[in-house]
Amino acid sequence: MLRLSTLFLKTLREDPADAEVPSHRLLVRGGYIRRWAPGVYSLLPLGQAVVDNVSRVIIEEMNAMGGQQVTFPALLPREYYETTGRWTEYGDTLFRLKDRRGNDFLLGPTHEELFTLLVKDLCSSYKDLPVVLYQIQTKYRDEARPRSGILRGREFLMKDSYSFDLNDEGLAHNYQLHRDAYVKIFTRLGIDFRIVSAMSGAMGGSQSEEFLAPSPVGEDTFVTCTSCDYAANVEAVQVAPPAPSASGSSHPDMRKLHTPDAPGIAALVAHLNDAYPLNVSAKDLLKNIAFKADGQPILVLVPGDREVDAERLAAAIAPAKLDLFEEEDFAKFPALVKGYISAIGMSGHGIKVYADPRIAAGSAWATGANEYEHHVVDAVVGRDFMVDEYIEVATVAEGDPCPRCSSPLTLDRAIEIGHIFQLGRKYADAFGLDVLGPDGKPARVTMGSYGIGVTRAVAVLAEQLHDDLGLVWPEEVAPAKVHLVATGKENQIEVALDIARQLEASGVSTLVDDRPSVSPGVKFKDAELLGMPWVIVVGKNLADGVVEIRNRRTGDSQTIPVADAATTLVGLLTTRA
RNA sequence: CGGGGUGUAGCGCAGCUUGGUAGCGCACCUGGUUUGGGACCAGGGGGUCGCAGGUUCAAAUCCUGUCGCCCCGACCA
Repeated sequence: MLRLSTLFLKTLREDPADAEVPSHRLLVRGGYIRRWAPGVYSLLPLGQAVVDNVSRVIIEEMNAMGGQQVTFPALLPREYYETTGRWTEYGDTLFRLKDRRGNDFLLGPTHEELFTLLVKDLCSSYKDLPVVLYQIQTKYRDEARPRSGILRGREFLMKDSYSFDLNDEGLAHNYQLHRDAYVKIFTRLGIDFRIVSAMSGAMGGSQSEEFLAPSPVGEDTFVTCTSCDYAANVEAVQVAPPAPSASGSSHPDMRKLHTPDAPGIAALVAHLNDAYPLNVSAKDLLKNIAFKADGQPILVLVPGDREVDAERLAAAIAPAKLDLFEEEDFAKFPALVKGYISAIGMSGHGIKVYADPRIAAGSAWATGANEYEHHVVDAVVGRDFMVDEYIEVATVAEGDPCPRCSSPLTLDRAIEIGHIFQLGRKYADAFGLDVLGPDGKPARVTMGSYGIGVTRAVAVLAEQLHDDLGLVWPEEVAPAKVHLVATGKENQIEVALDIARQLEASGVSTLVDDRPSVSPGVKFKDAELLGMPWVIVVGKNLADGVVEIRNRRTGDSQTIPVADAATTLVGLLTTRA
């Protein structure tokens, strides 16, 4: 039983000035969290209770699928992260520190290395596998821009698990077990979520899916098909390449046109339509973007109505460093004329040409002429210019065809709350993780890694479940299932405490507002702000021997005899403690 | 890292243009009244005005520098 008269809690009447998104605002106002530095928060008693409840659900489901809980340190020596190259790969995102002897340490952003090494230490036989280990532990990432309260923190709680198997079938099995467990976890937590295909290229894994919670404040964008069940993060959308045209011969010869003052797609479309008898739109033009990948110039071609998604480009070609061309770069490579770039003649001359699959062999395009104020039309892929490699780099747009069934796709924003990943042997290879097989020969272990953002899930719940008045927790995660408001001058507080005792005896967690000399309005407002799923008001009508039971989410209320309050409430609960 | 904003009491803010005893609301303390929708009256405590220089008889206010924080973008399992 929590009692507001003594609970370490201060609610704020006004929104904190630095909070923009609803979850951040309400969690601070409701006294759940308190900020110390960007992306660094304390959990106050109610916030801790929610986190504990979320963790409990995760632990129950992870244990049920065969996982075994462990806890690793957050403070880690550099050497293990050197082996996998992540000491440098992680860059500025890694929190680094030195001990008194000057040795390098880091605060763990994720724990693949250590789990791999632990299994290498302890498991030497195929009989030791498969094994699934998990922890709920604090992670550290020095994000460029933490934001939105505990939605993106630099210190945050994460459930991470790792599976170790002898073969791909075992890995696929553990992957599926995690997927099923995650569905149960997020369903129990009351989170609205989608499972979408995620990027698998960068880490070399074969399959990866994300659990996304749709939300307008989300930082991820995902597509869903309007007719089939295809869903994917925009980063992972694969365009079905159009069938190549039979040949370029059906196209007229390439022509060069004078196009003064027409750099850029929009100006060029206008100019071609005005000055020449052409009827073109942006999608008929090639957008040629020059980048420096590790200092080497490259060209990226997308249809003119698309942007190059730098994130997808980086994932596709995985350079250490990727930058847009700048003035000085154009000066260094006079073959590329800013505003009039063309891929013509580039392939095979030191500038690699990447293209979106829509730039199919045999298709004709209007594009730059690599000559100031000139463009060409009817430039045919494979005849007039070459593409070295097709990659997925174009931004995805609302209404694009589904790669599976060609129906239009819709775009939505979401928050990533879980990610499951078939890692394969990347880490096992790095550390030489083998076990002896039945044949007495060493066999390389294959791994999966699976994460759930615990504190982020709390933020997502606050984000998805709130109204103008405050938070609305689902029963499974609420700090207490019932909030008893005692208001009045008689023995309301005693009666409320008595009902709370009965509820606790039935295993129902309670929060009692037993503050003396606090006006009813304040107590009602606090009950709404704090967001327990059920509210029992013990007040004025106690004189008639009744109390009021309210549902925080629906606003429904009913009047019940005092003696029946506890049993009635227990009957209303959809979950048991 | 680029753009915009901001820093005055625990929280939310005014004061700065035009330099002259640091203010308001909420919260907090004392006493009294009040008790079904963020009560009222009276009294009270709490601030090196982010920091450092400078100008001035005098700086929250003007000048220079610097640091922090927030938002947008870049970046980011």
